[in-house]
Amino acid sequence: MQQQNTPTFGIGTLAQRAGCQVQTVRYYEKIGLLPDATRNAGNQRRYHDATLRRLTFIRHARDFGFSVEAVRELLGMADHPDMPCDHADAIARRHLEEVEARLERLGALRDELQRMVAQCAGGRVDECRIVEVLSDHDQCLHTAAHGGQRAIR
Amino acid sequence: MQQQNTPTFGIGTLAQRAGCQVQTVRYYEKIGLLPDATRNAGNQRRYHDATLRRLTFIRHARDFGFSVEAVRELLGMADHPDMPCDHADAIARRHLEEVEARLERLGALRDELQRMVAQCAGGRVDECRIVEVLSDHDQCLHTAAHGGQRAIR
DNA sequence: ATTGAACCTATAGTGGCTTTAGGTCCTATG
DNA sequence: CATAGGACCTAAAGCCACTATAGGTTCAAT
Repeated sequence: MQQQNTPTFGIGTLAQRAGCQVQTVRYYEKIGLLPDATRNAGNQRRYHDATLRRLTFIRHARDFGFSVEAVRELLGMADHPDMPCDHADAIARRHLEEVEARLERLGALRDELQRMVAQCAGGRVDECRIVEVLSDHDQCLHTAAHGGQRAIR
Repeated sequence: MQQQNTPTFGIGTLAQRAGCQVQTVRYYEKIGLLPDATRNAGNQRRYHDATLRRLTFIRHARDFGFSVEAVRELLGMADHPDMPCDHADAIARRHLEEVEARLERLGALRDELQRMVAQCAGGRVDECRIVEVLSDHDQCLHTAAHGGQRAIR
């Protein structure tokens, strides 16, 4: 290991270089995405570039919308370059499918909202199309599976 | 009030008719979206149709993706039919804008994921396009505003 | 009288952080 | 060398909108 020789830096610098917050770094350490940092004499965390690369990987994966658990698996794979990448592929494909499903529901929601907003004439509440649609039993969204899982994401 | 004369029913029936869970009803009561229910001799909640209508309104608004706070405002307006509906309109328009913004980011994310997945040849991890994209500093998403708010929704 | 479903309250857990409170350490200046 | 103030430390609570769990009470049918 030549890590002993590389320059080290504090958590603030690390966070800034990775484009995230200091508390987030500590959080990732706590949940085990980042290894327990070495400390200086005053108990402050010291990092080298290897950790910056790992944190950058994490942030990229999170930017792509992968869950922390998926990131954990992807990191595990990145740590073993000689293994086959089927599983990374499967994780990415599944995530893509989820994103596509969300896109579809969100698109339908946009259409409904557009219709709703377009029909509001701007008068009194009791003539308001928005309040009316929300009140009406039979004006259900086809996107909303009643009794299934809720919340469009 | 003819509420004294209308038949009443329990929380299970209410939840079932509104298509939500019993705990959710109690939660809405606790946060003040639903009024404190009247109780029978054995301390169990008794409801009439007015509450069912209110709960249905809430569930519809939530299905449309309005936040609980937005629902609270919309309910307040629905309670005053003689007031102008500008504010309901504004809330709906703003929500529509947010949905459109999310759609855009999610669409860009789908494109990136599709590219990523398409380029994975299925070999070893160190040749894997997925791991590579996540590792690479310069392969940033244009959708991800580093330093801004995170998480694509 | 008994059974079992439906109800009750209070509390904790979800995800992925962010915020707060109350302290300690480091570094630059006087 | 003292001091100021910024960066760092931990632990715990807060966010959203519920959902789940534990441990008890009430209701309706037999």
